[in-house]
Amino acid sequence: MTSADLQAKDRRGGGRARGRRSQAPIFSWVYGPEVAMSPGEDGLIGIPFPEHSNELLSHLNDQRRTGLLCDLTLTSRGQHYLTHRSVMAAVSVYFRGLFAGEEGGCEGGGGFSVCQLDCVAPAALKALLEFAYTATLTIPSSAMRDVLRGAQLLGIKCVADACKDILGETGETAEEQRGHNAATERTAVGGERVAERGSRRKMDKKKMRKVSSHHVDPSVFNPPPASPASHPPPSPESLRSLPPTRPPSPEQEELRVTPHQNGDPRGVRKPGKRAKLNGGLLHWLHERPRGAPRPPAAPPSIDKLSEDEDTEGFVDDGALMESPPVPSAADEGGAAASAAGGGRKRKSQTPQQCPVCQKIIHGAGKLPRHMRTHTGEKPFQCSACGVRFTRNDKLKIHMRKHTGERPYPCPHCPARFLHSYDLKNHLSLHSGARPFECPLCHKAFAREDHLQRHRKGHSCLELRTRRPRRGAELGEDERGDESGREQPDPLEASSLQAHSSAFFPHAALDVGSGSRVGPRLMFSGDLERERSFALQALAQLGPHRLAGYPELFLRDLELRGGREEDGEDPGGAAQRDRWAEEGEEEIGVEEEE
DNA sequence: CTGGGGATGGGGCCC
DNA sequence: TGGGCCCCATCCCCA
Repeated sequence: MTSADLQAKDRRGGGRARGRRSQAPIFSWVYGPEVAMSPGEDGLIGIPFPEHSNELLSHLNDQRRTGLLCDLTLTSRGQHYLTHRSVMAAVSVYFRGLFAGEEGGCEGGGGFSVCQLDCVAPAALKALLEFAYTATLTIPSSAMRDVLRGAQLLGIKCVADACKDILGETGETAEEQRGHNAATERTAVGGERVAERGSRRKMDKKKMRKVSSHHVDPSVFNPPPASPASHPPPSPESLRSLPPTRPPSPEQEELRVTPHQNGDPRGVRKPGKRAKLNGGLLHWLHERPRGAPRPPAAPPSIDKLSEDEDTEGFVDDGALMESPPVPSAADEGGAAASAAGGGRKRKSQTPQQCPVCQKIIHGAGKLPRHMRTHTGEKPFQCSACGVRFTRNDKLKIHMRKHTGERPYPCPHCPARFLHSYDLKNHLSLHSGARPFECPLCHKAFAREDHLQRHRKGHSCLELRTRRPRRGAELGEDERGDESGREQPDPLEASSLQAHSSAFFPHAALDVGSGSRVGPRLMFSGDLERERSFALQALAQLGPHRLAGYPELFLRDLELRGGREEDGEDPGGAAQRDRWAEEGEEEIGVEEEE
């Protein structure tokens, strides 16, 4: 699901938990044993604090204004600006390298320092500082170029990109081209200068993860040499050399996250805004020069995750933004790798990236269709009732209501349906099959979405915090209860299992994909190792992921929902595979080895 | 809270 | 490359 969905759903006035989660700048969470669980058990409770990030930034800004705890002074042409080294290191590649170098790359400290930045205009420096603390860049348009230059010098890429967008620079100058080679970092474009974007639901989860789940590794960049307390202004050349001069590896690309975003997925949305501001997303795409240089193909060793990431356009965000929707080299590399490895089938259609939501749209000709979800354009109008649709095929289906055509008759009853999937749902009623069972209360449903809805209720969700029986956490799975239903307390066991596996979706899947031995407990073998691994995985989860923990929990519940127990797969292997993919991607840790 | 119908958007396949 | 058609997942709405 994408922000397109978010917008579309918002237009419909709907609301979705995932979307709400996505739009919230959620930063904090609480690791659970101390919170709600007794130590040594399955106490992993994620408690999101959506306002934390905003408050944190606000407080930091207050401190900056009052000079509290400021340990860095930036000067420019006689102007002095107090700030915090940590903040500047977080927002600026230059400062990050600077401080990392002088501190030996590890511990903090370093004392108070003054950094002279005469190469950055005072107004621009002030604006950049404001940006660092407010995520909003407020500048007069006349100062745009100064800010652009300052952002480039300091390695605040999202601001630089946003300024370039605003200035309408379709391409980089020759000088910039030299500095930013084809592999110039484009992970997140846009910055925060424009007003806060409207809430977007169901953002591209993969993209969000990629943006937020990685911390910038200073080693990725070539940090400028450490310097004493008074730092010389960074030379443009040295700063331009910050990006690697060789094409970055996918891993490096992933690490090239705009520092300030720090997990806030909003950052990646800006290019779309820009595109919108420029009026006409498609036009925006088309005005891009064709054949823009692309990064070399990703190493064929990239795993499925990497391939997905490439395909999803994260690595190539910028490239796609800067170039027409041509197949990215990474895509092709991924496809080639996939083909070579006998893996996933190569997509028959060229993926294109939506400049608004960054989502990769698979299938030639599908991007215009997708774009209408952003523009709200509904060019297909019902001649009978005037209702408009974004898609012709939807209009055709709609027309069935007027013609009375119901092309999907139930073979068992007189019922006929407009949609094939309605018939599918209906047929499950005839069969009486209720393959979707709640693992907590064991209530069965004929439809998966009904099960999902059921689980979103409180009745089952609240059970997740129940403590498992002593011994259930370690021994049950070794006891090898093959039936899976004969466990002493299936409720608790499944709760524990689901709970723990929320952090190990793929591990949970492995259980199912391997030997179907019924529910197993996550922390069965090496509890500490598993727990440690969970923490590592969580550390790689972005704030939004943490915030999304309840849904992870729920989703994993669904994964397990009684399916593995009886050996059938009513939800379909595809669904499980999809979840498996998401699980792997969400965790971002390869556990197979 | 659940059952059922309908709506919406994305992906695959094909022309 | 664009578009039609279909399927799917997911959501919303209503009874």
